[in-house]
Amino acid sequence: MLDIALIRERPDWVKAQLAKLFDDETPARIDKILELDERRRELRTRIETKQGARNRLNRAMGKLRGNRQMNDGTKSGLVLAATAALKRDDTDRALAILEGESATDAADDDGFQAAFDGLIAELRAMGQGIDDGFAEAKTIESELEAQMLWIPNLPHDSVPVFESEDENVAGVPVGEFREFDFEPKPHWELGPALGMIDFESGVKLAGTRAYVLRGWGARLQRALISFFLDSARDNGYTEFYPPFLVYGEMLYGSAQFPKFKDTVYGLEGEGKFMIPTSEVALTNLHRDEILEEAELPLNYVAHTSCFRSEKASAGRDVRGIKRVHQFEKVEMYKFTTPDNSYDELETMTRQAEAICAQLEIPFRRLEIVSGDLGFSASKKYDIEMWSPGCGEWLEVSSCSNTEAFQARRAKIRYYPGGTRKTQFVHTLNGSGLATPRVLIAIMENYQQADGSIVVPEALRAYLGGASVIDTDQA
RNA sequence: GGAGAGGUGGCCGAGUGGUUUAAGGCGAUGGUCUUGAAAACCAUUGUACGGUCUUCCGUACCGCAGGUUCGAAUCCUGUCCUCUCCGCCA
Repeated sequence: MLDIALIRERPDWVKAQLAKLFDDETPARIDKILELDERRRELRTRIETKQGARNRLNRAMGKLRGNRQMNDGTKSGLVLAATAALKRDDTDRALAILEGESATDAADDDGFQAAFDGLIAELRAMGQGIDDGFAEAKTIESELEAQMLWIPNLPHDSVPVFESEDENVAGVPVGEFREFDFEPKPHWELGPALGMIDFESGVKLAGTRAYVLRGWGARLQRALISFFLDSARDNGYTEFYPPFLVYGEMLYGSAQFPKFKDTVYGLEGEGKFMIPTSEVALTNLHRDEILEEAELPLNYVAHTSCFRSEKASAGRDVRGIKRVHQFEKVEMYKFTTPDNSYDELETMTRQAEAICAQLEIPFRRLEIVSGDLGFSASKKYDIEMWSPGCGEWLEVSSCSNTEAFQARRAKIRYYPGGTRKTQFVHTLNGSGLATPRVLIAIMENYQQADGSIVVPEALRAYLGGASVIDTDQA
């Protein structure tokens, strides 16, 4: 979520930033937000003043009623005078009387209860407009909130401004492209031949985009997950195992909701949803908390399954295991101070690249252009591995700095420099890495003419020392 | 699934309709003392929103949402969550 104050104070600048996203829906929302914000503030100022007066009057009346030093007659006199003042709409005078600045004529004791009843009637009348005002304010505020939740994050100045993902700036590929003396096969041929991937069973159990890993396939994936987690731990990340099924609020916190609600699986009745990425769980670990500055940055890592309906990409990448409903991902996550977040983004991206390098698979970094940033990132790098079988670059990691966008939604703050004023932290997320795709890259890069697959050095320790995957028993 | 208990500031915890404008403690911060530290003592110390954006004022917030009342942390209703015991199951 953006800072409402920023929108209020620099609406044209915000619109210019949003224009870089080539999203023609948001400018109208900004205008709507400005209007709602204006109405909200005008209304609140008005009713809060009135409410303040009512609160003071009520308090003063309560105090007066319980006053043991004063006799009933004197009290009645004050109350009658205050009531008269209120009838003339002279709130200040009524307050002055009740709060003891001036006494008036004593009435007789018999009038005590009647005097208070008269005042209460005045106060009741005074409350009429106030309740309606608060109700209206609440309506406006929830409308405002709903609009705010649809505004995407603003791009960082360093992000290249282009509309299409085709313009993403590709870095120089790292690693050696292997020379094949045979035609490299795609994983959807290699997998079934080696008994590693069973597409038929996947479809039988769960339909399109479902798959079963078998034998070496399942073991290789497990090895990769362990390898990824260990790498992250070596880099100082603390490992977590979070729930995969979380409350809907968490998805608002990490900004999948409301925009991408129809791409997430869940139990609407229970208000719980399957996470599309561990980022959802990790972000919300510190929801509603004020963190200690000294403990920042927090570096977390988690392996979870991820669930995505892929509604937006229906019909695309239906072959193989590149785009599936359920996959495994190891996610790095950082909570940082605003000052350090961009340095941390570089660090995190390099860490993801280092994993690719250790697997000895050619990879490249893409600097994502403004039009392809997605909803919550201010800046994003993708890392792609080369897949000689299907002949394409596969996105295996995506590293983003969301700045305060998620932190503001999830209310994750800290006190900067010992001050008393809270500030939102910055949050970063980056895959390190995602398995079905790395599995593809390994199979296709390490395949041999006879259809067997060489195990990358870095993974052998996780597979009992095995160096080759073939049709032998896994 | 059944029965019960409970949700109050960073933490613990008091508070059964108006002198509560959330006591007290812990922690934290500043100060006094000290060669330094500890201890002791003194002071300060919630969040959000708004206001001529000021260490000034106002409003809201005691799980959440409604309701009663002139006035609700306190009473009523609903709801969510946590804990304990029992039952069932891996």
